[in-house]
Amino acid sequence: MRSDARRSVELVVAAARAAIAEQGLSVSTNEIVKRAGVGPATLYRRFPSRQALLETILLEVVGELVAAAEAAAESPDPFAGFADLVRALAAAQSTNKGLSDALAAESDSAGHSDAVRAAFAGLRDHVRRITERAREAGVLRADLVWQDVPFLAGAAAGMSTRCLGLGAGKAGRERVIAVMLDGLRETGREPLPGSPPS
Amino acid sequence: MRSDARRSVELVVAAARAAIAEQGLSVSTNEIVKRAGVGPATLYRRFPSRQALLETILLEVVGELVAAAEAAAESPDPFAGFADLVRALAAAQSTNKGLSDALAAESDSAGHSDAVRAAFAGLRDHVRRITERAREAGVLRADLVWQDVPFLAGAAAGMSTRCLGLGAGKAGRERVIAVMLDGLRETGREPLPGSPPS
DNA sequence: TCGAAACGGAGAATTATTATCCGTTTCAAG
DNA sequence: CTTGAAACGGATAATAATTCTCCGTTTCGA
Repeated sequence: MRSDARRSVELVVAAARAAIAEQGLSVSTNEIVKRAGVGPATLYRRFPSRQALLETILLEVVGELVAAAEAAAESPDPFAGFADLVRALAAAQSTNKGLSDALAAESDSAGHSDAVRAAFAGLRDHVRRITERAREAGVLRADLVWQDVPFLAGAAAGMSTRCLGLGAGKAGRERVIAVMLDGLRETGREPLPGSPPS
Repeated sequence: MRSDARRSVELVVAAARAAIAEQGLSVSTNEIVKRAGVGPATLYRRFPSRQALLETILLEVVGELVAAAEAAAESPDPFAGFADLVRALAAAQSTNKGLSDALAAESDSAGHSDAVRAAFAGLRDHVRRITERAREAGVLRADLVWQDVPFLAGAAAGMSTRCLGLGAGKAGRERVIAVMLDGLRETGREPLPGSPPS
């Protein structure tokens, strides 16, 4: 592969990643090639379609999230590991609109490739394992089910931009996560509505 | 006004409201008239532009939210009133994507009319008053600022659809809100990061 | 030096969207 | 019932956006 070709594909991938993070999965190829400073033909010479490029980026991003989840699973303190997982999920989604789009999309439709679906399944497994470890250690309220966790994290992430004319940044997100984690610690309270399978 | 004209405008408004709730503010006029079962000309005979119709709907929806906030402000129990406010904000946003879009839009840009901006300002005032009343009554953790509240509610709302291939509905939203409210009650804990103005 | 590979920009092809024109139908007053 | 105006719906103009391709030119590296 020629050196300029290698450089071009790197420019395109980096630009696509930044553009997807800012604008979401619906970003146009025009926007990507403009940011990369290349022509449209250069993109299509390396990627058969817009969708193929998107999946390349998505696999990269989800892979990093899976790695963060693996690190959280190995934390010696079960609650700290759980908190790390929630923070990682929230941070990744709030800094990457494309990832947020992908996680919100229904896994069956939305045309995700098998590889992306497999990466999501792996992430789901980590969430389940980390949550159940914390619950079994008695540091997490027992009436929380692991399926609630992606939503808690997604919720904390969804609010980093704007709401009602107010702005919350990274600091605001951390405050919301702190409130949530306070509410999630096992300290003996009223059970949640729709109680656990016991 | 002729009877068929009155009926038409009602059909259009109802269809627009439903379509905006489901698809957000970017819904097309085609979708609206298709749902209403009228021709495009009927829409444009009553509303000078797509934007004018959107603002009519938005004022209606925000007005209902303001009414709910007023009811919460009059609750005898300051914490119950606060909880009602959070639940109303979350429910409204989770059942109406258009409202969610509008609240997330920056108030200065986004081309909201003066009337819509005024309605938002009123809603903000209610949030501030209800939050400060609960805090001064000592039932809400003192390190929470009122500006955090729309984000907490928006966060709880943002997660009612899908995440990581999992689905959470109304029940899931209520669980998340319950966790948050548990974390928000004043019971003497570690202060939040980025502590209050004191 | 030179052939092949890569490049960028113009643009084809398609799709979507807002808004309007116009022939036809429906309302309701006399 | 008659009749004129008001309202209607569908076709469609006008515009914009998007994905992807063709082709003449430039750049790499043996």
